[in-house]
Amino acid sequence: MSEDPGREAWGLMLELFMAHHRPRLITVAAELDLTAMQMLALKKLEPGRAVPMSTLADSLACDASNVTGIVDRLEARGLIERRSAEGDRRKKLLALTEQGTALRDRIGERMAEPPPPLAELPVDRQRALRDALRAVRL
Amino acid sequence: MSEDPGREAWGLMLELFMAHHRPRLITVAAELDLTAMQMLALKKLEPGRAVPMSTLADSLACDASNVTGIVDRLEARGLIERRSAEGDRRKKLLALTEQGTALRDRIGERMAEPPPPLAELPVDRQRALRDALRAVRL
DNA sequence: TATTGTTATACTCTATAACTATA
DNA sequence: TATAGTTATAGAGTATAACAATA
Repeated sequence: MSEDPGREAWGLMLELFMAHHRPRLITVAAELDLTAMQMLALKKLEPGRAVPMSTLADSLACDASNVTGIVDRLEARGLIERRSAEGDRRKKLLALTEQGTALRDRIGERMAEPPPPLAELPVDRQRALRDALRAVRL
Repeated sequence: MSEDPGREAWGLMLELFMAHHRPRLITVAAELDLTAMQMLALKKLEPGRAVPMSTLADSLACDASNVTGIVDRLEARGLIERRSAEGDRRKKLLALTEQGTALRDRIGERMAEPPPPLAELPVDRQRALRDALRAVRL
């Protein structure tokens, strides 16, 4: 009731995520024959911006040793490629291939679709929610 | 710009989620020496309400065969227990122990804490967001 | 000496299929 | 026959530690 409104808002968002985000992630991953981590990695890589392995490891919040395997599997499917970095021959840069970029776009489209409870909300309510969220500075 | 407000709202929530929920999940799990799935399983089980393995498998959206191992490990730590179900000797009911209930509460407290971008929002903005989310019927 | 990425190891999660014991 | 849960198996993610190549 007199609960901290920020806490309650976060709690309501978590419920929405648990009920819809996670199940959809599993569904979409299965459809595209990817694992959740592979989808996440594709999402973190941006078209036209090659980044070192270590950067991806940071983005994924996992150890660098894991990235080797994840990248191996994505590269084996032609979705990303390892490139040499000029200036430091230890580094390898990761870049999306054309195919990887296309798949990344499909993932984005599927996951960006608002879940039923949100889609079925009256439009003025949707706008109120959007405006309230726009005030949050990520 | 003239994007569907529901879609934009969902996108903004996803950003917030990716930036804060996942990292915190990893942190809290490490602190409590649990895996993400073990935390999720504890969260799904409610104190005083024993449920069959199959129900937990549904809640976790994973195959029943996985639940055996997850439950094994939680039970070995004394966090949950398997009980026989009356009426059907095939079924086993899962119940939180006292220790499991306490740990589940701690998880809830940690994850329910709103992330900085939300906590730092002016209170009237927090209320607007909360009210907009209350309109969403999960 | 320190850093980047890899390999080796061990554990957990994952689905599929085969199994046990019930129903 | 069908269902609840287990076991076996193989692939993927996970951290730690040890390693090669380079800085």
